[in-house]
Amino acid sequence: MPTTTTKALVPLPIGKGALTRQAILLEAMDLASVSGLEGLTIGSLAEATRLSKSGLFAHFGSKEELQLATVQAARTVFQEQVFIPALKAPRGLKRLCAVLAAWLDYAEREMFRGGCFFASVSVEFDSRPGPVKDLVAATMSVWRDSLTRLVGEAKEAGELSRSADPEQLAFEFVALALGANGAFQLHRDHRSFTMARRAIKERLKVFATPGTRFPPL
Amino acid sequence: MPTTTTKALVPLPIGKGALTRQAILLEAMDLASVSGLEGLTIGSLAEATRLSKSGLFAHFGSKEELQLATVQAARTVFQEQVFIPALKAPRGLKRLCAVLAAWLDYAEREMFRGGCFFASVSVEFDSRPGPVKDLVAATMSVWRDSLTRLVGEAKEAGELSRSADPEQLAFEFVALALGANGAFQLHRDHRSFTMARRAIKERLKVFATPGTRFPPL
DNA sequence: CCTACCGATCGGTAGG
DNA sequence: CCTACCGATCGGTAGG
Repeated sequence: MPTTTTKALVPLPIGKGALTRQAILLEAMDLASVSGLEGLTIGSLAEATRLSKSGLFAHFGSKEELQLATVQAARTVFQEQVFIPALKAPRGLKRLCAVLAAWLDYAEREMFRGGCFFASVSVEFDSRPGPVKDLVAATMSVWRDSLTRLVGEAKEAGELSRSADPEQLAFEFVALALGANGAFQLHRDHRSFTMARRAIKERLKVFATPGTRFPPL
Repeated sequence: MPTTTTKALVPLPIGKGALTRQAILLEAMDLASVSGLEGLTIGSLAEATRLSKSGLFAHFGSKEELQLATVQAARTVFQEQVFIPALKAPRGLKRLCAVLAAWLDYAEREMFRGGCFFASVSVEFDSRPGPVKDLVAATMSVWRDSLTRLVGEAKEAGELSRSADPEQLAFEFVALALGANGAFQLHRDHRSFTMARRAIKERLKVFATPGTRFPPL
């Protein structure tokens, strides 16, 4: 179960037609999480925001620019909801677990109607070369590298054994988080998240040094 | 690295315009693995098979029927390439590992241009209710249930400890296989598969009973 | 930010 | 399996 229930991170100042770019992008992220960034058409987004097609279009200039702006916006949302809050936890295993817990909560909370934005979009664009794929791939790399670094810091703190491989564990944690999100979206079974949490916990326990206390997940 | 390199499972009898339904579906699976089942348009498939749009259309009757037929065809391909060959291995841990190895090899071999068909399509349709999603979800369930059963058989054979949870491990293995496929498609880094194999091995070793010999992965 | 419009392509049909 | 066609929607533009 999610430990937080925050949903609106933007106050949504919809002043009768005077839509801010942020509000448009919030709608764009929601639509794209369901229909993908290709299925996110100018027409559907215009209808959802109650702008004219060309009025909406003028904000971005091309569909690709709209896609890039949407990915950037989703990147900011994820960063704010998952990484920033977890940085309050002290460096080491506690911070690593805080990020992993926030990640799983974020996915389970269904910030967007189609679940995790990047789970959908990274698969949609993995075979479509271009600027959008490049931005998505770079974003996924940044997050995996962050996890790698957090595992390394838990090693430096002496909480994880020197035999723990940060890259290996980061790969596994990303796979488990995405796997939980995917299975949940497909089957609507919350046990997916329970199983991902358990897998991560058991995996970390293999490398935990004697006497290390375990933060909740 | 893949242990097999079989690619053509159908002899492709393209007799100048006299395309068989199988050859059409092979092309459909390939296109869908790249552009998704929505991006698989009647026009693009007609062009790829060098049929007229309406000639192609007549084979299926509607786009949804084309999508369903394509999913069914991909299901058969996966079953033939992953599960059937692995059934030659003796029941127990050997058979479980044979299936997992075949699964990862299948993804790494890139049977279709966009990689694993179901990795793409299961994410594409997880938020689109309807017959196509239902078929995709049922297919993924069947395979996960098969893995669950194979873990159970390895327990019955005394090769895995009674503390091993078949559902839990099946969830993890599916997540790792899909995660490896996704990371490979996004970054074209074969180490994704190395890491998935290592994760599965280490996870199985936790539950292996003393004296159990490990099949290669 | 709007109305009005463009050529191309979408899924699908008529008729053979 | 084809040609010829349908209304709807696509991304995008002109002009204001």
